Order: sequence, then structure tokens, then C-alpha cells
Amino acid sequence: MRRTKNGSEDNIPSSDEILSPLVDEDSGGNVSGGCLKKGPWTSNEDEILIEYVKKHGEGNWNAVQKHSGLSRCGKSCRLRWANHLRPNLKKGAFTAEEEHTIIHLHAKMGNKWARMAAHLPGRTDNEIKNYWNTRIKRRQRAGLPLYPPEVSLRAWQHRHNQDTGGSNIVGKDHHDLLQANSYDAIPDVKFQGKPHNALSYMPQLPEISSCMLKRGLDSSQYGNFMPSTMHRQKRYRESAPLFSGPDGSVKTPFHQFEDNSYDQVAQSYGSPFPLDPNAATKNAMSFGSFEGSHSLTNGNSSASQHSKETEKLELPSLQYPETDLCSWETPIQPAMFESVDPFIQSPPTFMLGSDCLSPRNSGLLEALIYESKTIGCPKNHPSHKNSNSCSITPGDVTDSYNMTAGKTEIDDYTEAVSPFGHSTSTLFSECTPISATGSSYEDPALTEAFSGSNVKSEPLDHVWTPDREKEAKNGVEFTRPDALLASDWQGQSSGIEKETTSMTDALTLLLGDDLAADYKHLPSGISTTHSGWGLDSCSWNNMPPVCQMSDIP
DNA sequence: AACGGTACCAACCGCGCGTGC
DNA sequence: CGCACGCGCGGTTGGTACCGT
Repeated sequence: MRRTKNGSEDNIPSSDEILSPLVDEDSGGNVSGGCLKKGPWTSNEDEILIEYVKKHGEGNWNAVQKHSGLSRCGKSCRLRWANHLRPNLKKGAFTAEEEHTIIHLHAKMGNKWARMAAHLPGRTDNEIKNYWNTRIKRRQRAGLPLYPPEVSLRAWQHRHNQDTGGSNIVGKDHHDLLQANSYDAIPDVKFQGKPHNALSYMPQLPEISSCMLKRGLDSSQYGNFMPSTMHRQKRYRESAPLFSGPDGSVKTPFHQFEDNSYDQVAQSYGSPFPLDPNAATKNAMSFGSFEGSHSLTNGNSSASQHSKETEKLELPSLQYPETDLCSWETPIQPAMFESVDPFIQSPPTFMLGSDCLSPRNSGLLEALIYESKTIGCPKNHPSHKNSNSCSITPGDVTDSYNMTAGKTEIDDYTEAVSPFGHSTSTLFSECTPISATGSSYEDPALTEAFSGSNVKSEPLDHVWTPDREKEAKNGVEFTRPDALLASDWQGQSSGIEKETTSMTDALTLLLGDDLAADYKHLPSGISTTHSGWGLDSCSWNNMPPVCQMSDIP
């Protein structure tokens, strides 16, 4: 700590400590009764507290005031003790090892500071939190990604191992699962082994990498990247860098669309997407594309009830089960579409990750925003037959890859109109892998699926026909690198080298030569075309089953 | 030297959970 | 069952030091 204000930190008593000027003004200086002192602790107070703990042990903090005469609330005492006075506390800067651990822990847990602290003896959650927030700022300023690529990879590996080791829906009654209109009922949706198709694969990557990339940036102070009061455009520009430019410069997702790379990539693939020149739509798409990975805009902040349940699962934010909606499997809720600025405003509430949804993680304002949005959604009215009318259940989107979403309220959902003047379904198509096919609404089958009236569950393999595959290649959503990867995988898996080349070209366009080149140096199993998104889709089968994240104590 | 912006961090706040009555 | 209380957590605020102009 650089400062040594009023000696509370350096144990040098001062007159200020004796007669602390920091008594809560509201207390009028009366520190007795219910009016307790606030502000920095003095060494005197520290001594009193230490003595008290020696005598009575930790706990029962509210009794401190009674027994010791310390004019601090129990809560304050507990914090002081836990963060500064208890023995074995490490002071000073984090070591490189600790930093490394923190990074990995954060990739694994998200903003679970206390849990992270448990892995760092002598460190407090507050310390870690402050460190992380500082790190976020620093890296954001420096234009560096929050996580090193290898961390993203490891997180993915961890996730993948969990996935393959956990339950999966393959072989299960998929339909039943999809029918379960409850987050609780949503199992660990897995696409076992290698992806059967690009769409089944795609969700896996973004939920890890982009989730990670965003997550840290989504801590409270930087939730939604920037204060809501900041000008939108400014925020875009200052948002956490997610892409590296050819010159090493970092580009935000919005940079991606400020230049022509977006279109270039799309054109290189002959995308049928108009890549809407309309700014709003473009934003919507760009947001959607990242919203599509959800993590990017959700991070930790969101307010939703079901989060509580999932949080109880003690699932780290990056260990989202397949129900974790830091993926494209995420149901899209009204907030997403009704936000004037989905990137700025209250993020969708569909994050099922342990800390993605927690109301506690959301600011009160966010919660209110969402609440107001929810209320504002007529279909969300309690009287409506289905409270989820304005949303899509996890299963819906989960299965959207094969366009066989279970019976859902998609029909309702498609009726909503975004502030952009797009139907939510349009946005949905832009925000989900559905759009990756580029045929969300060109394909009659898909259209039918989205009509919501007669949705059939079909095996993945039934849906992924060669034609569909071709569609996907042509219409891959270029707002999503992972989609590109998926396409890449498709191309390679089917021996279409040309496609792969195009893929690489596209990535080069998207990521820049340097970055793309860097990927070639990544170890086996890691993408040769990208790192920011974790792994090479074509290396799916080569992924070592080693869960590096488990190395963390 | 003065000023403003920034970085950093301790402390605080609000909320939710668990428990006991 | 409802309430109060203790506790823990994540997020936010406020104060100070540092740095650049």
C-alpha cells in the first residue's frame, strides 16, 4: 500500500487516530449506541480488536463493541480482522506465482474472490479483488487481452474434460430435456466427442474464450465494460480489446466493424449476409455476435432468479455446465433485445454460470432495468400463460443448432421488436448459431422451427445434411470467430482444403496477420489459426484430456 | 509550483444465506 | 412460518499517492 494514511497501516499512532476525524458524520461524533465509527482504522482500534480476538476468538463480531468498547460495528470488525489483522496475512505485492494463480483461478472461477483467496494462503478476497480490478484496468489500457491464450485454452480444456466426463445429452431423450422448461432441468448439455457438425461445436468455444475474455472485464467496476453513463460510442472504443490487429493493436469488437474487415471476411466467404450497413443493425449484429457468446456482455452481471439455483452448484463461472449460458446455448431473454444498447445496458439475464446470473452480481440498477424491461414486456405478464414468454428457455437455444428446439415460446419471442426495429427473431438469428447457417429464415425448415408452432426434435445428424453443411460454410456468421472455426472444422473434416485456406484467410483478415501467424506457433491441439478462442476446431479430437486447470490447488 | 487525472487500496454498502428462536 | 441475527460475499466508494502537463 502506497499510502499510509493516519498511521493505521504503519502502526504509527497519531493524534488523528485518537480522535479520529473520520467518525461518521451522521453519528455526530457519537460513537456509542447505534452510531458507530466509520472510516480508516486506527492502530488503537486494531489493538483493541486484536486483544478481543485473542480473548474471545473470531466470530460474534457484533459483541466486539460490547466487550471491548470498540466503536465499530461487527461487520467492520470482521472485515478489519479478516483483511488486515488476522495472523499469517501476506502483505505486499502479489508474487508472480500468485498472479499466475489468480489468473487461472479467475479463468476458472470468475469473480469468486473468496474462493480464490482460499487458494492463496495469506491473501484476502479483497486483496485479490483489488488486484484483479487493477489488472483489468491495466490490461485494458494496454490493449492486452485479459487472459493469456494458454489460459483460455486451459479453461477450455478444463471445460471440455468436464463436459466429456459429465453427462451429455447424446443418447438421452433430447426432447424431454428440451421440454423441461426449467433451468434446473437442463442437464449438462454435451455434444460428445467431436462435434457432429459445426453448430454443435460452435457453442463450446465462445463460452470459454470469449467468456473469459469478457469476464474479467465484467467485474463490477467494469461491468458492461464501461459505466452506463459513458457515451456509447466512447465505450465501444474503450471496451476491452478482444481482437488484435495486424499491427498488434487491439481491436474491440466494434473496431471490427468500423473497418471493413468484417465485410471482407464475409465476402471472402461469400456470405449471404448483407452485413447490414445499417449502423444500428450492425451494432445489433456485432453485439449479437458477441452476445451470442453471451459472456461478452454478460460476464458476471445479470439479475435472474434461477441463478441462485445454479450458483448453489458452486460452478465456477468458466466451468459453466452446458446449462451455463455463457454460450450459444443460452436462452435469449427480452433484456437482450429490448435494450436500447444491448452492449451497455443490463445484460441478458440468462447467464446460468454461477456468477453470471447472480442478482447479487448485478447492480441494483441492472436489476431494476431488467425488471422494468420484464414488466414492460407484455408477454411476460404473470397472467400470460407462460412466464417465459419473452424468453427462450435454455433448452431452446441449446438445441437451436439443429433447429429442433423443443417446444418453446419462440413464436412469442419472434414477435418482440427490438429498438433497432428488428424483430427479436431477426436479432436472434443474428445472435445465435442459427444465423451461422445463414439461412435462418431462408430455410423453410428453419423458418418452421421458428414459427414455434410445430417444432420437432430431430437428431443432430438428421439435421446436419451436406446441404446444410454447405450452407453453413457459405453463411457462417463472421461476427463470430468461433463460427469461422466451426466452418474450418467442417472444411477440414470433409477434406476441403480450399475451405480451410479460405478460413485462414478470413481469420487473417479478422485477426490480423501477426496474430494469425502467432497461432501457428501454438502447441498441438491449439488452433493454428487463432488463440483468442481457445483451440483449433479441427483439433477437437486431439485435445489432450489433461485438465490443466485442475493443477490449481 | 500548481493542477488535474490516474492508480491503488482500505473500508464500506447492500444483499443473500443460514441458523436459531 | 416468520422474524431477527450473524455472517459472508461481491461490488462500490472515498481518500491518498503518484504522475504528467
